[in-house]
Amino acid sequence: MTTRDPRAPGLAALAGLIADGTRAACLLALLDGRAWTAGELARHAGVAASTLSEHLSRLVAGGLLAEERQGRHRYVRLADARVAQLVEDLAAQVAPGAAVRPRTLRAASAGSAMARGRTCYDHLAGRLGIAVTDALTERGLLRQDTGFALTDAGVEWFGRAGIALDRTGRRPLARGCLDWTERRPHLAGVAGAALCRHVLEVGWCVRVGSERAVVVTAAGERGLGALLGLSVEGLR
Amino acid sequence: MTTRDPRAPGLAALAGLIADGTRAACLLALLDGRAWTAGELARHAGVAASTLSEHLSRLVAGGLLAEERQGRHRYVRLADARVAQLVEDLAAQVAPGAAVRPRTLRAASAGSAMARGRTCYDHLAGRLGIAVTDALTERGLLRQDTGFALTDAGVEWFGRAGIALDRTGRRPLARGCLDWTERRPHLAGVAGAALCRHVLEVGWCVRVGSERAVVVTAAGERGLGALLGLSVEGLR
DNA sequence: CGGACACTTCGGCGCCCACCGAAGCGTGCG
DNA sequence: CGCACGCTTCGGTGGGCGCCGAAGTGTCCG
Repeated sequence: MTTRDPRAPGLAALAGLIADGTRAACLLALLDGRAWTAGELARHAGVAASTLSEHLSRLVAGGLLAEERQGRHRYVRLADARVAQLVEDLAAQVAPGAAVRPRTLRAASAGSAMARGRTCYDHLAGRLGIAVTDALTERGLLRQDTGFALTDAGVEWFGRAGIALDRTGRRPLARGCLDWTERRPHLAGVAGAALCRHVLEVGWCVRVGSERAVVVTAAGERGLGALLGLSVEGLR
Repeated sequence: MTTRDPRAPGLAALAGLIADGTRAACLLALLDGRAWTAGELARHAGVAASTLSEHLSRLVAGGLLAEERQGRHRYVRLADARVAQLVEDLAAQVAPGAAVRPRTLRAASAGSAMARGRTCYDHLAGRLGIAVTDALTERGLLRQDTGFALTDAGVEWFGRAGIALDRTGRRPLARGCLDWTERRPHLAGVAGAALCRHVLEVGWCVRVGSERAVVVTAAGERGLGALLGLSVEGLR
């Protein structure tokens, strides 16, 4: 032990939190941005409640999860957008072509709903997310060719659309998040989150089922068409 | 085990590769972008050669490292820029204020040389990296306020400076890399790598010692001043 | 107040893995 | 050719950790 980087133990500890199949499954599930109860996660992961309880304690202690106790329930969610980004990045690195074929009709239909549109932590992903990102790019509101940033016209566009962009925090206004099914970047960051929140608030998209799939409504088809010239062909 | 995400095992396996103090120390050391021999890394990490040999084999098998055998030496380096970015992101997440005070004068002087200027995988970091990034931003060549991307003027500037930007690959042209000592983003991606290679090639910067510290030369002071209006006050 | 329920704590089991030293290659040098 | 050197393979050891079920704590509801 001579000149070892002092960050090594911390780095190993952080990776160690993710380096377990059960904890990894929890983190991936929590990528939907919502809060889950300990029991839900235990059933999802297929382990005893006691086992999962210990996993959650470690993840919370490590700063990856935030918890909120309500009565006899323990709700957990990802601590913040940085953690979500980290898990997403790691997941994108692994298995660039991890196409897993669904076995049942129900799974196939849920899978295609997920492929059409879903949320990724707090922004839109799937074909819907790509379509929105592409539309923004084509209209000169977002540029991806020299990095990933909104243009001045893009910032204006958010203002005109009545979507507030909080520029006080440290989170970047725009960043690309690599899509799992489409393998192309879609809009994340403050702008991605604000856009996703907006379309859900005004009813242009609604969540379906208990999964993180979302679908475009009739109002959304009109609204997105008018705002972005977006055609939702193949998205409904 | 019911609806567990199929990516969970892969994610856990990837994190598991990093979730060991010795392997983490190797990855951090390799962030300098150069190839190390197995023996160098063993001494650096303070473990037996046999132990390190097994670690290297796992990291290579996991795709994090690339190896090259030369005679009786085994050289390893980070597999590509994506891996470097991943390790850097993880290290940035851990201990946002991991200020470790150097104990010896030699370490203090080496530390301050590192803080002045160093390479981070294949681009410039430290105060030098920040200064260059800031200069690019002030001159309207790079914008960080709405994301992180070169402007059209920025792309032109690289062309005029005779620094070729390879836009064929998948690597983004520009991206921000959070600096360890400065805690601010500096230019990474294709443009960051090209710029770093250029300043080393034309002798505007030189590496000092066997570490990854770099210093600006007299020619570099003139060149960077002319090209970016950069004053190297406090960088030499 | 008592029972159902969600979660936690505890003891115990078994596996995995980081580590070492010794022995075994293969390369390069004198 | 023989020795030095860098790396690898192999057996063995110890510690850490994921898992479970049983028992315990706290909450909600009738």
